[in-house]
Amino acid sequence: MEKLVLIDGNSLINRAFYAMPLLTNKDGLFTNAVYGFMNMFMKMVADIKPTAVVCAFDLKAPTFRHKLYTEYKGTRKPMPEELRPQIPLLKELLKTMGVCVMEKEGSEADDIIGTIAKHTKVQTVIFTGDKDSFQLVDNETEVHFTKRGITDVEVYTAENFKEKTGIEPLQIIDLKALMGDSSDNIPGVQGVGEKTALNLLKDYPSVEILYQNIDKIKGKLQEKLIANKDLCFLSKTLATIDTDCGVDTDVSKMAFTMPLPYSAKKRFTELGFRTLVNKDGIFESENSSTNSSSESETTATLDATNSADAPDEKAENIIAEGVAIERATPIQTAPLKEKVTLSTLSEISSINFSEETALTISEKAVNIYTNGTEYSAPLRLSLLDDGFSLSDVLNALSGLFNGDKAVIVYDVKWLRHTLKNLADVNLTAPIEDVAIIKYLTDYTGGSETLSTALAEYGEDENSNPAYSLYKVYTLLLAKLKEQGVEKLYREVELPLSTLLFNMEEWGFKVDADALYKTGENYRKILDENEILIRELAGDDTLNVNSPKQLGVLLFEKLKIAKGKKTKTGYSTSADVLESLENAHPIVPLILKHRRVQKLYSTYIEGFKPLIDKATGLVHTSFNQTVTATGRLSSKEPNLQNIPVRDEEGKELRKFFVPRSTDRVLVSADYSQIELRLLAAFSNCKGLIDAFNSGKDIHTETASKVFNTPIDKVTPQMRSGAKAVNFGIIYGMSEYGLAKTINVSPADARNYISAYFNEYPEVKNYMDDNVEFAKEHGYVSTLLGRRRYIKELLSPSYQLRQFGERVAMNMPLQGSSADIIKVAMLNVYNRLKEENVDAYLILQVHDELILDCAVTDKEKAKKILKEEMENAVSLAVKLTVGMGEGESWFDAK
DNA sequence: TGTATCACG
DNA sequence: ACGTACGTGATACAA
Repeated sequence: MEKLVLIDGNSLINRAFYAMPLLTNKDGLFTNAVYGFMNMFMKMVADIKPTAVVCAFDLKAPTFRHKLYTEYKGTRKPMPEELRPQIPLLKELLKTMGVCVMEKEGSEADDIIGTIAKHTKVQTVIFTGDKDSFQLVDNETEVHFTKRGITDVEVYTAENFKEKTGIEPLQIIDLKALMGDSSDNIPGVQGVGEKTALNLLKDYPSVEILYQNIDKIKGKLQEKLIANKDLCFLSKTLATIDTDCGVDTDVSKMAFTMPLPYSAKKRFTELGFRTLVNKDGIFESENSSTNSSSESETTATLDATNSADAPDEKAENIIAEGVAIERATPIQTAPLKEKVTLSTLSEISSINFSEETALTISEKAVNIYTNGTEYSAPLRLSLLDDGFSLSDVLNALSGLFNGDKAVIVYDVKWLRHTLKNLADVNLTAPIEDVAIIKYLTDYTGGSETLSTALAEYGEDENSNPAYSLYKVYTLLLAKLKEQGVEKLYREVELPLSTLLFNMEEWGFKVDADALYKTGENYRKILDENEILIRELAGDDTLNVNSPKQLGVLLFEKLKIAKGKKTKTGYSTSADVLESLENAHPIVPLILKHRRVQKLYSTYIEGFKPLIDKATGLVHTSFNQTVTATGRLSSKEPNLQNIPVRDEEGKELRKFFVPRSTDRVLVSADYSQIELRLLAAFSNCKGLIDAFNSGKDIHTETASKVFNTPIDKVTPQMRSGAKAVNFGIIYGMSEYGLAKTINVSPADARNYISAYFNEYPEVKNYMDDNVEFAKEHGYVSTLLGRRRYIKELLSPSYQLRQFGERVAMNMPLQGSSADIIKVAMLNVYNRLKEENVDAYLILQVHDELILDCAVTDKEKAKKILKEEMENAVSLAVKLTVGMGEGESWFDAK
């Protein structure tokens, strides 16, 4: 039986482009979209076994629609540079494969497909990613619509159409006339979306009938429909496929046969489509007819897993494979000579340490690798067990800890705490910290333990952990040198770990009495508020803390709006509730309850168990190896997110005080550090001048972007400019900006283009970062810290976009982290050298806090400011704001 | 354990 | 065609 396949070439190559990772072949040619298309094509051939195939293309951009769209919605995004050259390549390849390629001046691919479909009597399947084609569905014609990726296809037939869409095939035209289609430049009726359009079509089967009955429509909707009547009918014309565009519809000229000619195989090979070439039965062999064997046999197993029906998975497999292979490489070190289980403390004390000793501590044992030998001192798990106490073992190893031979450990800060708590030993020996080295050279994200880190290199913590640690150390040390980050490690990160240990040890004094009192106050407010809310809700079992119950209450029971969002239910986030603040008296109460509940549970109740009863100190724990950018993080408690933006929350800072009454807190923070770095790194004259002349950067930016004299800049303009400045740092999209500052996408776009116009170097800098990342796979900071961005290789468009934003942001956020780390070390050293009675107790990304004797206050402030401002030397001056006071609240 | 929410830079 | 700004940690709820 004859079977005709009609393909919308433009639509599908677009799909393929965004579904496949943006990779080049060996000649540097972009081929991802063609490759994706061919995957789809091969699956189609296997599934449908067509006897005739046409691939139709738009010959020219639909300029008429383009203009119309521009008028109503703004400029369309241009076709990506990387896709443009792939279209002629695809056409050429299709012709080589014997596929009928059709295009016609003045017609779109849709029109060609529609004309053929309506003028032929054979069974027809249309492949497209454009819903316009739904109007062609009839008894002989079905549409295979690519939903997601390129092979996830939904089949629309005459039988299932109504059930799937709720309308008849031809009503697609009316649907688009009403709701429009941004991807196809059809404006529709502004303010009418899919839901409204479908509802209207239920009662009025076409727009003609709808407008005949327009007086039956009520309110705003009627206004919109009347105002947009011309556009609606114009949209209908635009959405209607021309089924008589005059192309040749003789099916015999579209005949398609498998296998494909050998010349096509050659072309596939040249393009590097390895898995496609290796598939059996697709191509003729060189001397025609018989399929030659040996080559395809060797790849048969590969193809079984990498079949063309899952191109997305395949791409991921390749990436995953690459990692696995790299990791599986054996680590080259001297072999382990022997393993010794230690049985007395004097045996431990008498170990002879070589130049490098690796040490691991687990619950079960302390292990030492030195001189080619692994020693193991088993630990007592309970009082009845044999084995040593950790304290005894550590004391017995004092010769190692205060010797002059290198000790290789995992997480030296933890070891310092352990030694301080359990032993009477100072760690003065030279240290190598594998946790930090791994963080710098082979970051895999999140917190890791010794055990998970070793496992990544195929090492087993349970056999010879110290020897394993040593092996991993040698591997990573080589990487450290190779990546040029050894200096960062030795001069910044490693000494910083000692400083962080001291900061944690010193702690931050909390006024526990005041905190408890405020807690009681909050509790009272919460209890009263809860009663009020439950009364208004008419439900005395309502849990105000449950977003789920809240969503049901607001949007189903009280029906105060038709809000919807999130995958699990309604969104009740603050920005949603704020927009409904006046819709019902319960809403402001809920918002208030949320705010107080947050303060109460996180900053009052959460802190209570973390305040040392004897000293009144909280000892946070800084993590030096978790963030992707080089920042620190703080936990248990997190002292880096104490409220400050909200007036009520800010009050909590009054509980954070100096450790005695003769002391003060001194605080210093960098002003606009990331923006200054942006100015310096991009060498942007406008920004550099603005900063170096001490101007208010947001006002200055507003003045330039809105082309307004400085003294005429309104607060609105300044805050718009501020948002753009922030957005730039985050690698924003116009949509993202529009959403955060609540302006139309068109306005956002104008802000951004005005910004880049005014500061063109910034645009170049951002583009360079992305380009560098795509070429090298990573970006880096001022001090050479790297972030590898594997997302840039992802098959998911969304993830690749994320990768680009990361490429733009990380050098700024990361360099800022570099700089404050250098400053911390310099401050610490100066305070010590000059005998100033002041401790560094906290770092909050761009802010440092000292607990300082009142008598030494001025000295400390001077050092803090100097060392922060001069930590590095750049084209832009770094400036620091200072504060002091009897609490953190006052020190701002 | 994952999700939603919200605190910070 | 797709979803939408970077980086963290803590809490409560609901499976």
